[in-house]
Amino acid sequence: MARVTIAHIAERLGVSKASVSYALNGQPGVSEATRAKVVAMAAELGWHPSFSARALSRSRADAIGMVLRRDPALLGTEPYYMRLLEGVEDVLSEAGQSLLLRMVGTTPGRDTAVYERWAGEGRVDGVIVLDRAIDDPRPELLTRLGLPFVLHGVLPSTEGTERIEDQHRDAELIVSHLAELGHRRIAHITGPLSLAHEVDRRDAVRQECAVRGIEVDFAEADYTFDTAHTRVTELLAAGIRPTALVFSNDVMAVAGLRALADADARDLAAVSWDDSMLCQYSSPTITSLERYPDRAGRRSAAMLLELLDGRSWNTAAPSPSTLVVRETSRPAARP
Amino acid sequence: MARVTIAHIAERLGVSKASVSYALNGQPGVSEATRAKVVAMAAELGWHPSFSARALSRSRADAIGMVLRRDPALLGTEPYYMRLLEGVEDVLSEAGQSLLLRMVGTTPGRDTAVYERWAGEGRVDGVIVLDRAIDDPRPELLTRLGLPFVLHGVLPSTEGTERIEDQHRDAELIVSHLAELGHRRIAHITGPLSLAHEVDRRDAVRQECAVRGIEVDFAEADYTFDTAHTRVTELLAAGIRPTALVFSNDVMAVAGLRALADADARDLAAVSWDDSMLCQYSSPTITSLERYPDRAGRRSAAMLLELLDGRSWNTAAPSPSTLVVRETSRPAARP
DNA sequence: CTGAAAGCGCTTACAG
DNA sequence: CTGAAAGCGCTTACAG
Repeated sequence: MARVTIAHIAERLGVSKASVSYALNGQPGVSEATRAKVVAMAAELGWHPSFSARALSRSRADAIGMVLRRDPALLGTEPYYMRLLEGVEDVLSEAGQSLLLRMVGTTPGRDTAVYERWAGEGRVDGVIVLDRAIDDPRPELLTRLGLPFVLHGVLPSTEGTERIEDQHRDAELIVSHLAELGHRRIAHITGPLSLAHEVDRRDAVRQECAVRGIEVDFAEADYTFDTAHTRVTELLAAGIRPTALVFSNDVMAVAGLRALADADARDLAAVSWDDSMLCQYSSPTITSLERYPDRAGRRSAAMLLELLDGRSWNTAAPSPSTLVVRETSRPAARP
Repeated sequence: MARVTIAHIAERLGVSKASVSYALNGQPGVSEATRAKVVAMAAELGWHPSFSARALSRSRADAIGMVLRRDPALLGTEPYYMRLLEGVEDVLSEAGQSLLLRMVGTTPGRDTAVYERWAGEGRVDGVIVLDRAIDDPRPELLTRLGLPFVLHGVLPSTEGTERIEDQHRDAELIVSHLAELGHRRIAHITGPLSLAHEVDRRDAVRQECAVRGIEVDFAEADYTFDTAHTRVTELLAAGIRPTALVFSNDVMAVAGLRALADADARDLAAVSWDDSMLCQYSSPTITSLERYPDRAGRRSAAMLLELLDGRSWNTAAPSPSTLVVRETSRPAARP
């Protein structure tokens, strides 16, 4: 089956290719009669615009890229990413854009090479950057490459300073919940503090605790079961006795609860910053934050498309998270 | 930054664009001296081939597509897909190919539209088809569209008949394990029997049980917690008393165990056909099949690339699954 | 080995 | 409103 082109349509109709192009793209410059004939003929012949020809002549790939650079093994366990992709994809497909996905693992520099190549080849029109790090080199790199980008989870503020969204409101949800349960001393097992949002979470938790006169300790882990288990065990061994624990993801929450059980300290409360099946079906079930990653993905995709179209920011505010209260929402033990 | 093109390189070097093209593509037709100069200049100028120009002139998109059509909510909970994508992506990126991802949910026909568009626009060179259904219309559609494809998990046999891989070997792993534990009557909670691999699993389990004189019942669910819980509850209510249960995914295994606990029948054995964090961290921990979805993804991607290059099938046999024995590997209760 | 030229299938000023 | 033409940046026969 030879490809159907606008040349075929033009020939069959006895008009020029230009007219066909204008007609098919809804541009002015053709009579309505011609347009109708062209559209009908295109449908009849089953014409689709050649993606590469259009990309070449318009210098637009109609595709946006995402580079996931977490450990592949962890990616599979975090529903966050798949849900995020779902939201992104939803917006893109509605806009006729494609999603290019690359997974590069954690080796430093591999994502840089991908961006350079994408920019050089004109393969994508823009990218969504995930998991922003402290002193993240990517914004500068992408700016230098001339590749438009959106930092996922970062709300461009009117003052020109960036602000990670949500973390403060989320911290308030969690800390106030624990405060209501009577907790006066808590600990937060964070993810890697090289990630900007983990630093923001820690700072927000600290602030919310300060407001309420709650004591708080922090321990840094790396989202894996083992590190979280170790951190919690260390906390207890050091004689630090919080009555509630906050975990930056679900796997660490499960690990922490295991560590507590191992130390016969099952009466502590626990909250996970990420909701998942794990929180829902573990035993005990774990109170957690539903952050609606799909909506966040929709937002980032929409922001990027607006940026590419040169339109002004018109994106709705992020959806507030919801705290899903489960069995680990235990009251503070009376001393 | 204006794009660097082969025209620039040709001009700077005082050679023709053709020579530059040959040199850069490793084609014969240039002297080594010229080639070296061209390559050096390309590197100096930071040249990258324009993806769209190359695609247009070669009629190749250098991209392959995947349409995920499960329920988005379920996608997030099944690490299987992310791990699969990881394997696919790994092979593709090594071959300089891009991965286009679309998630269409379960609405019938939406995937068809995507394939038609991809084929019409020349956006992808081929696709990997997942979750093959009984009487799946996609192979015929893709053939009609002239879009090369690989059916994920299907091994093209030499006899020309397709054969879903693994299911038989996997069934044997599971059933023999249960037989060794002394089970003589089991039940298998399957996923939707509209999916080819679920039918294959059921048939394989039936056969393996027959060989060993084990009685087996089947109940169809849809991979969700609720249906699996209902099916198990119904089984028990009907007076059917297997001593071991097989579940076609991890969520259903968790649900089944819950149903057993609700009915005070905790002593049954259970095996999940999919491994995941859920099996690892639920209580009790669940014996499950590690199927190495990343390797399966690598295989499908490699097969598709071979198909696109017109090379012969050269793909290694699929990796055998491993049974991860955990707490639900209980012996049959003595009557 | 090298260069001039046509072609991939569109878009888009530019004249009529 | 319509048509002839150039251009996007490559690849690839085709002559020299």
